[in-house]
Amino acid sequence: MGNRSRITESPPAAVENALRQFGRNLRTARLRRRLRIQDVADRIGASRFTVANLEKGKPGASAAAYFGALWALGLLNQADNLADPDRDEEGKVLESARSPRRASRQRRLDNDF
Amino acid sequence: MGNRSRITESPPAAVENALRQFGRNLRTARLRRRLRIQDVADRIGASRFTVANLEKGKPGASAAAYFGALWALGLLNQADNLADPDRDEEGKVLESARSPRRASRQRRLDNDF
DNA sequence: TCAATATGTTGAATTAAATCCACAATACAT
DNA sequence: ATGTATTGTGGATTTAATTCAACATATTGA
Repeated sequence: MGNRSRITESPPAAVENALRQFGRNLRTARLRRRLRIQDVADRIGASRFTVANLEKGKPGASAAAYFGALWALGLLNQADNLADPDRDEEGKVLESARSPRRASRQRRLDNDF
Repeated sequence: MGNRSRITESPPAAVENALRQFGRNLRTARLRRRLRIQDVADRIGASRFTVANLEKGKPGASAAAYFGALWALGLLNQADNLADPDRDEEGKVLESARSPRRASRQRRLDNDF
């Protein structure tokens, strides 16, 4: 990559923890299925080092690698709900009658974070 | 990166679709909140180009970037269930009484994928 | 116990991910 | 309808993700 972005270089604790937990879960699921790191690596076409990094929750690993690991374990369906608009209750509330295709600065709710 | 892994270079259709849907959902959630791409970028410390790639479901983008976008939208909690062992019913069945810390080749259930 | 093997670790090399820039296109608000 | 702001796109640059090799460690199964 070029300049590593801050989110990848030093993610907020919440993101870091979520990734670590995700990695731990991938390892648990793999071991339950009696698969070696190398087996998962073969299935997704990656090296064992990369899969090992996924299980450590490495922030910089590609999303495709993480999702691929899920797929190799038969768990990809669990990704379907991520940010699912139907489940985004807060988003539904914020949404006005018409949903814009662009966000205009003037109308923005929180300008300053 | 060095040699791009197959999972990132040309993911299986299921993974590609999951990522595209994830990206679309991120965009929907952002627009509902009346945020610009640049706003999300600022929150996670990335460029607007990277966030745009996330919304396209780019496979090679870092997992931290995707999770960071979830975080910036207040949706990171949805990642908690990914590969959650408690919800892995198939894994529970496959697991024997003792859960090994390594996978041995002899005992593996499916050797050949 | 002991052999076999799965996993961890380190360092070096390669290449594409992320950034930036500049301009184009599009949607928005007035 | 017009001006403004958001978003899209392509190319050039930088650097870190990924791979590989070789060895160490740890765990398993017999």
